Amino acid sequence: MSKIKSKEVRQEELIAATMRCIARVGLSATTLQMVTREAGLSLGIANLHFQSKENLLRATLEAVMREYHSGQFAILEGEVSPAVRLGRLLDFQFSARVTNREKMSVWFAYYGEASARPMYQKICASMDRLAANKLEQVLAALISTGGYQRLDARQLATGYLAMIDGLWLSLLVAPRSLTKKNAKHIAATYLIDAFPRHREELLGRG
Amino acid sequence: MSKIKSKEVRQEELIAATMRCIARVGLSATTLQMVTREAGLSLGIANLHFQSKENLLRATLEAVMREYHSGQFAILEGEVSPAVRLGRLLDFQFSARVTNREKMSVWFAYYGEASARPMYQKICASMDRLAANKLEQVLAALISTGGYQRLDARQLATGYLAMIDGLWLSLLVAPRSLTKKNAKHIAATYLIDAFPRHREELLGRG
Amino acid sequence: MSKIKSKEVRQEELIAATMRCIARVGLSATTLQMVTREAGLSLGIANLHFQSKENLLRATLEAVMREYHSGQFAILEGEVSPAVRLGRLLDFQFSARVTNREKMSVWFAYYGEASARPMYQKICASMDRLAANKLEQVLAALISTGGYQRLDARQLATGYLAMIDGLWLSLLVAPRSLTKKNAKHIAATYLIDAFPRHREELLGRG
Amino acid sequence: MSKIKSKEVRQEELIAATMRCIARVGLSATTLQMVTREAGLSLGIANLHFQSKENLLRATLEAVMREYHSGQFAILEGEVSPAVRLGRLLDFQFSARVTNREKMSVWFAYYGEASARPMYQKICASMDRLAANKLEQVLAALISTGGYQRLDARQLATGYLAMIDGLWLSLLVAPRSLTKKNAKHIAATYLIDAFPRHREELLGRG
DNA sequence: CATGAATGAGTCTTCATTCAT
DNA sequence: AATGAATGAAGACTCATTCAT
Repeated sequence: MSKIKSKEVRQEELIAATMRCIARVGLSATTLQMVTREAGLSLGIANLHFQSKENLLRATLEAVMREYHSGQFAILEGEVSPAVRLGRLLDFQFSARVTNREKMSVWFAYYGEASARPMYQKICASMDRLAANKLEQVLAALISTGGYQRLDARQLATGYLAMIDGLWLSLLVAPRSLTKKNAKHIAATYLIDAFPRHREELLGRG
Repeated sequence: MSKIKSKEVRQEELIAATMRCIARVGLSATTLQMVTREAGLSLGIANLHFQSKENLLRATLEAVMREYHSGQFAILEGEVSPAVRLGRLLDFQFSARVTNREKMSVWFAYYGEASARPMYQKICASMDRLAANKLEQVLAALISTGGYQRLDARQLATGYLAMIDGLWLSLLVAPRSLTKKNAKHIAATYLIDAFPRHREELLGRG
Repeated sequence: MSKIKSKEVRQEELIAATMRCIARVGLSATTLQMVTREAGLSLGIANLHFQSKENLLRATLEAVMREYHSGQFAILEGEVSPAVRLGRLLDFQFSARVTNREKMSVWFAYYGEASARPMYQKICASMDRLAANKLEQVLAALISTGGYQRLDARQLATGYLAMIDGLWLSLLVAPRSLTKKNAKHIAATYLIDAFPRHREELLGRG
Repeated sequence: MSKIKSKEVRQEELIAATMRCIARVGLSATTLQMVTREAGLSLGIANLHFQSKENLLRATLEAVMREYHSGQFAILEGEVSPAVRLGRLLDFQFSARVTNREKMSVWFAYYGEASARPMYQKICASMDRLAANKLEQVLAALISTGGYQRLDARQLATGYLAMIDGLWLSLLVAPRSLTKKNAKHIAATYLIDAFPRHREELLGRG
């Protein structure tokens, strides 16, 4: 039927199919039959490669988190100035690649189950912490180099990330009440209010 | 076994039990057996009063949303000044009554499934919109009476509510990284930065 | 709610409701809830008067059988000549009172279950035998008084009753392929072929 | 446990088991547990092959009807004379293969539910009509070639098939009151009375 | 490695029966 | 005598997992 492929390729195919299923029908309604059919593979292959459904779901969560956070990291560790990096983060966070129904569905599907599943909570929490730390460093750099000493980098990072999460949730649950552009503007305003002298760089016009 | 009670009482008991189960094991792992046992009732009673599990879950979502939003409404429609109302909203949103593991678990469990279940999405979106509108009115009042004309009430409301959601999510998923006090401070800062001349009222010291 | 009535009246109401339910949804889909609602009574009353559902169904079967066979008996024991009695039996068997969807549905619903339920089989068999015996007597009278000595009353009775059952089944299952009038004509022909000299009486024109 | 077999074989095994269960306990008391246990298979296999119990029951009805009617067709389309074909039909209809408790139980179990289940009614009615048409053709041939012009092929076919159904019902419900031999004799008499000059052929002695 | 038929524990749902009112 | 809320056994159906091919 389908050619024999390397372990890694098969696993990625299954993870991608899992994401599409979760986005389409939700985490709780996603079955292995559905996932393997979506991947164009046989029913037994999921257990062959992941031993259990739970393992596949965990791997999918890790992949989703890693994909997002690796993009975020690449930007925050860029060679340009902190303010420009923040502006690019904003672009990234509201780009079509990140802010689409599928990605956000998967994202919140896992968060919704996280409180009852220690494993999910652990993965989400640990990855989020890394991201928050990195953002905090960039904010701290901007604070010290830009003369915003009265600001608290940690709180700013926490508040900013919380707002991003909240805006995504709104975009997902009530897409008619909020446009992506508007959401981005609101997040941008939060940063600009904090760093008014870097307005142009934050807006990507620097 | 258990005495006969009125329909309303039984339904409330079942909804309360459902909330506890969702908080404990998650929405997808919540079974009718579990719910009815938690309520100290027989297995068949859930279908007797709600016809189907889906109905019970919907009723539970509505109850959760209604409980929160009615508290929010009572505050936002209070007799005191807009700024004081906002301060009290803040208190409410980070009170033990609202910001506890159980309530937040239920909250995000439903949001996590909402994208795949039109019914949930509809309930969440409609209730959230009402809350956002009310908040917007209060913000507009403060803007006009307080001389903050350059601010946009709608965007402020959206940004504020998004941040609250995001902070709750952080409190739920990574309680060790963020204290309630800290979360409240971050949200308060968002409002104070917008309405600096009403700092004391927003902090409840007016 | 509903007035207290004598035991007999209640039982008859319940039996009548049971018949309507069986005709509408079939024997296997008939529930006590449905029956009692159809009777405009409370759920518990069926068990109060009949102790169990099985009892109610048995009583209903007996009532159905009795109603039909009592009509048949009255005709077969009439004061008129045997041939006229047979003609009247024919009229009765294809009258609207007997040959209607409801009655026939109930009739065959029980026969369908009879082979697996000794109780039903017993009731049907015993009542049918009584009817067959009575019919046989009338046929025997006609045979001896009419000069048809080569005929066998028992076989004629069995054949005739079998044909009636078969025609009813056709009328029930394929009403479009067979009209009542046609069915009656076929049954009449069977008798007339046996007793050609009593044609007019059998046709009710004697 | 049990070896893997082709879809067709499994489906036939399940249908055969269903027939045995219906014959033993009736249609309404037949459960999937019972059927699969009877087939020596696991509980889940019924839904695996038939998707639902309803589908399995429908397939069983179709199989029962097809088996009987294909036998009937083979005889009625035979190469021998019409009268001989009729005689063989009679043999077939009262052969052990057809007139046994199991087959007849299943037969009438479905007819008993047919009035309330459009699906059953449709299957029974359509197959029965085909059989009736075929029989009518053979009778018409005998009428025209045998010089019985005063007879009506259609009415004869309807009457004959009705009598067969009725005799089967008697054999099923009251086996002590009627022997197979007797029943067959009654049906044969019906045909012989119609076609007296073909007596020997109808009796299979031609 | 890969397949998909087979399994059976677990779930929702129905409904006869009970019993407090 | 009558009611209908409550019970829980039993049924249909789902689906993760196993394993013969």
